[in-house]
Amino acid sequence: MNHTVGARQAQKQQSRRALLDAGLHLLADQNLASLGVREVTREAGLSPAAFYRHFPDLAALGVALVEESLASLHVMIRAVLAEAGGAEELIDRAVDVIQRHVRDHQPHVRFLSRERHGGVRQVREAIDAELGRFAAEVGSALALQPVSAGWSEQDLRMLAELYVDHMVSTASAFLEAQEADPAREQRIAATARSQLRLISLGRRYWQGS
Amino acid sequence: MNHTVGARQAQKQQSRRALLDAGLHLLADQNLASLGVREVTREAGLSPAAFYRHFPDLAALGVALVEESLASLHVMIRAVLAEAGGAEELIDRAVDVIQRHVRDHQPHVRFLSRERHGGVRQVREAIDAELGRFAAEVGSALALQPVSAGWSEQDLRMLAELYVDHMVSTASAFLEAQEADPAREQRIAATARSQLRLISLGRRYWQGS
DNA sequence: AAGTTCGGCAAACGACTGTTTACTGAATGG
DNA sequence: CCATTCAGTAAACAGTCGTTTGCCGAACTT
Repeated sequence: MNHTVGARQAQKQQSRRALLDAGLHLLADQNLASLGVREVTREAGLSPAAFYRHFPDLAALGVALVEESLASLHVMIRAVLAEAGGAEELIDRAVDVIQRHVRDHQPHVRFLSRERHGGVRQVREAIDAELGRFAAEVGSALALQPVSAGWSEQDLRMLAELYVDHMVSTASAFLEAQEADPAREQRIAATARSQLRLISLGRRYWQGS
Repeated sequence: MNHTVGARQAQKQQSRRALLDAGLHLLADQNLASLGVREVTREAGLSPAAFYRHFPDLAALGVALVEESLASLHVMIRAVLAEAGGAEELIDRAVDVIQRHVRDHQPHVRFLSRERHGGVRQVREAIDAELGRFAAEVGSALALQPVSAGWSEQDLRMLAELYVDHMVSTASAFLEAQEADPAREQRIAATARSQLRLISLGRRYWQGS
């Protein structure tokens, strides 16, 4: 890591940030595949050619945004998993953290949600790989809980994927609710909590596959 | 409904079909938002101007594709819900139907998966509205099952949404597996079955929210 | 048989695209 | 203080784009 910043590097990174922010802002109602270099530089207040001082492609800018977005997501997940306590409190806390995360990082979350199945292979794969790592992390955390005594590796992975998929669905629902009707957020949160309770109920009586 | 077809209408609908097919084909590795009128007409073997005889927008073509895609999806869902029998057989049959549906309608499913959170509002809303209707339909079917005795309306809806979200996630997973590594399909199917079993276990012990 | 409808075409419009080029000028380092 | 580095610029390249226009000719109507 290079933390030494001359005024030189500082200004460059400022421009890079401007490009990322411009891209993120434009991707609010647009796909990465339909984004244009000129469009981004115009929004960032730079000349078109300046873009190529920072990224070779728009796909590269997309991958950079993925890394950024997933960094904060990772922090969020660890925050949930680090919590100890009964299943009920853990569920409440998890849904709460997701809701707040979507609120605080709306552009990043929307970007991830939109490009997860989007048209740019490189970005799609980066997102999926990282979600897979999340599932693995969740699986490890689940293994430590007393409820998981006697669970096979596969079953833990299966449950972890169910949780991650549910988290993704819930985050998307929060996103749409926030754009359309903010009052619906509470209904979504309540539904998500019930679904998690139902899952943890099934988990308690699970006998192995 | 107008079923009378002169040679006139027949040729027009043939061109319309060519446009839809061309669009669907191009959307295999591209977003609707990044699709072009000229691109579609070129692929369909028509002149650019011909497009406007059938659709005012590319968004309109997208909506038409949504309706088409969801028609077959609806058939699939009804097929699953119509099945009677124990929970185990129902689960096996459901996963099987999803897997076959993704195989047989790959372009449509990929289109839905890609545009569900895509950049074209009109299309996004059309998909979400229809998925909501699916959830309602699933909820009604669940209410008829003996296991759901004493369930509140909200809890049924909650469970129905969990099932629909799970179906969507599973379909997406099948899609990616098919494009990358066909052998992984069986692992996905096994995971989906386990997850559904876990859910129906939680369902059996549910006490209300 | 004559008249009308209308799906499809070629051509043209201006606007916008990605990318390369040669250049400028301030920060950098000896 | 002078040489070098290099982020950013303006201009030009050859395309592609969406959309409109006027027209053709085959299918309909009467």
